[in-house]
Amino acid sequence: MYWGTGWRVPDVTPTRPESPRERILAAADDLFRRHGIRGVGVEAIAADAGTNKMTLYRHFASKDELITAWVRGLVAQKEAAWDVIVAKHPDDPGAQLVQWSRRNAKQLAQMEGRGSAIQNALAELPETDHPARRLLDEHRRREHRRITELCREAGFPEPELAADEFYFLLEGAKSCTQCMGLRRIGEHLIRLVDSMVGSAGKRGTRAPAARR
Amino acid sequence: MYWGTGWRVPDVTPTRPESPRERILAAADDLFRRHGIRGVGVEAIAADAGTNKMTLYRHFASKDELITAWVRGLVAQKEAAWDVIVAKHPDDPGAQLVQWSRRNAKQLAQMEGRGSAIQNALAELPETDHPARRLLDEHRRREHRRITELCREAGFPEPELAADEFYFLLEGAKSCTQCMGLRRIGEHLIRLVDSMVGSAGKRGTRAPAARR
DNA sequence: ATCCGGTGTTACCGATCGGTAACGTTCCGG
DNA sequence: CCGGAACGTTACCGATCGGTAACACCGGAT
Repeated sequence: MYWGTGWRVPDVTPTRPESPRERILAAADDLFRRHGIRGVGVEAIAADAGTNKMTLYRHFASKDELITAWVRGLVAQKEAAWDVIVAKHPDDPGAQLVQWSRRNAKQLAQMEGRGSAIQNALAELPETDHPARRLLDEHRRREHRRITELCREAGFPEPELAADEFYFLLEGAKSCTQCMGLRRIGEHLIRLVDSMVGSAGKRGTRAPAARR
Repeated sequence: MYWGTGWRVPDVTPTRPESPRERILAAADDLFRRHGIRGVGVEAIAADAGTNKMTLYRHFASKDELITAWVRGLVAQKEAAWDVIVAKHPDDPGAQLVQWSRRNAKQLAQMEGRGSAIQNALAELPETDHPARRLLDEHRRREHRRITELCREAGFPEPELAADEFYFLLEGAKSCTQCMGLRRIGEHLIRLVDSMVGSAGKRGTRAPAARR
C-alpha cells in the first residue's frame, strides 16, 4: 500500500486543530473514496489521521460502525445541501430541481475518475441489514420522494415519471464520471435538466437533446 | 459466511456437464454479483463450483485474472447483445436505441436489489491500471461512442447531448435498482427512451415525462 | 499534589486471505 | 496395458485483517 505512507504534513503542531474523531472521519472519507471501503484497513485510516488504531477503536466500536458514521455524514451533508437550495428558492420547485442539478454538476468535476461515493458505498455494501446500507437506502427513498413531490408541484403531468427521469439523469451522470469527460457531463446534465424543467408547464415545446 | 454452505445440488453425476473452468466462472459470476468482488474468497468460489482451490489456480493464475476473465465475459455478453439488436434492425438507429432500452428494462427486473454487475465492479476496481478495470473503461467508451453514432444517424440535432441523455437514463435506471421498485423503473426507462427517440427528427413535439 | 480522562505505543490474538507443494486418483488415448 | 494429463485432497505458508490488552504519558481540573 503505497498511498498510506505519505504523512499528513502540516499538522505537527502540539495541539491538533481537530479532535481525533474528526480527523479519523476525514481520513476515512479520503481513503474510502479513493480505494473503496473494503480496500482500506483501519490501521491505514488511523495512520492517515495522524493517530493509531487504539484511539480509533476508542471512538468507533468497530470498522462497520466507522463506515456507518461516515455514511451518516455523507447523507447528512447531501440532505443539508438540499435544504439550503429549498430555502433559497421557496415555493419554486422548478428552480429547486434546476439548482440541484447545478450543484451536482459542480460536484461531478471534483470526483476524479472515482464515481459517486454513495453509489460506490452502495456497491460495496450488499448486505441489506448492514446499518450503513440501511442509511443509504432510506436516504435514496427520501430523496426520490422529495423529487417526486417537487415534480408534482412543478406541474409535470406525470410526476412519478418525471421524477424517475430526473433521478436517472442525476445518477447516470454520476455513474459516468468513472470513465468519461467530466466537464462535458456536467454541462450536459445541466442542459438536460434545464430543458426538462423548462417545459414542465408548457407542454410540447421541447425536442430532447436539441433545445437551445 | 452462511451463503457458501449450500451445495450445488444437481450436478453429482460422475462426468460434470461443464468443464471446471466454466463452472468456476459461473460460480464466480454468481458470487461476485451477490457479495461483491472483494467480498468473496477464491475458496468459496471453488467450493460453489463443485471443485477446489487447486483446480481453480490451474485455470486462473490469480484471483485478479479470474476477475478479469469474469469481466471479459460480462462485456462480451453485453456487446454481443448489442450486435444482435443491430443485426435485427439494420439501418434503423432509432429502433436500435429503443430495443436496447427494452433489453435493459428486462434485465433490470432480474437484478434483485443488487445493481448492475458492471457498475458494481467499477466501484470495486479503483486502480485504473487493473486489467479488468481497463476492460470496463474501454467497454464503456466503446458503448458511448456507439450510442453517439446512433444518435447522429437517428437525426438528433445534437448527437453528443442526446447520447449523454440516453446513457444517463440507462445507467441511472440501473443505479436505482438497488433501492427502488424494479418494474416501475423498467417501464419508465422504456417510456423515456421511446419518447426521446420518437421526437428525434420532428423536433418540438414532446413534453418530458408527459407523453402518452 | 493529586487524580483522571483522553491519548500514544507496543505487542499480541485469532481468523481469513491469496497462493503453493506434494501426493493420490481418475480417465482417456495410444 | 500403460502413460500422462487433468482433477481431487490435504496440508501448509506468509501476509494482512479486525480487534484487544497492558502500560506509559500528558494535560487540565480540583
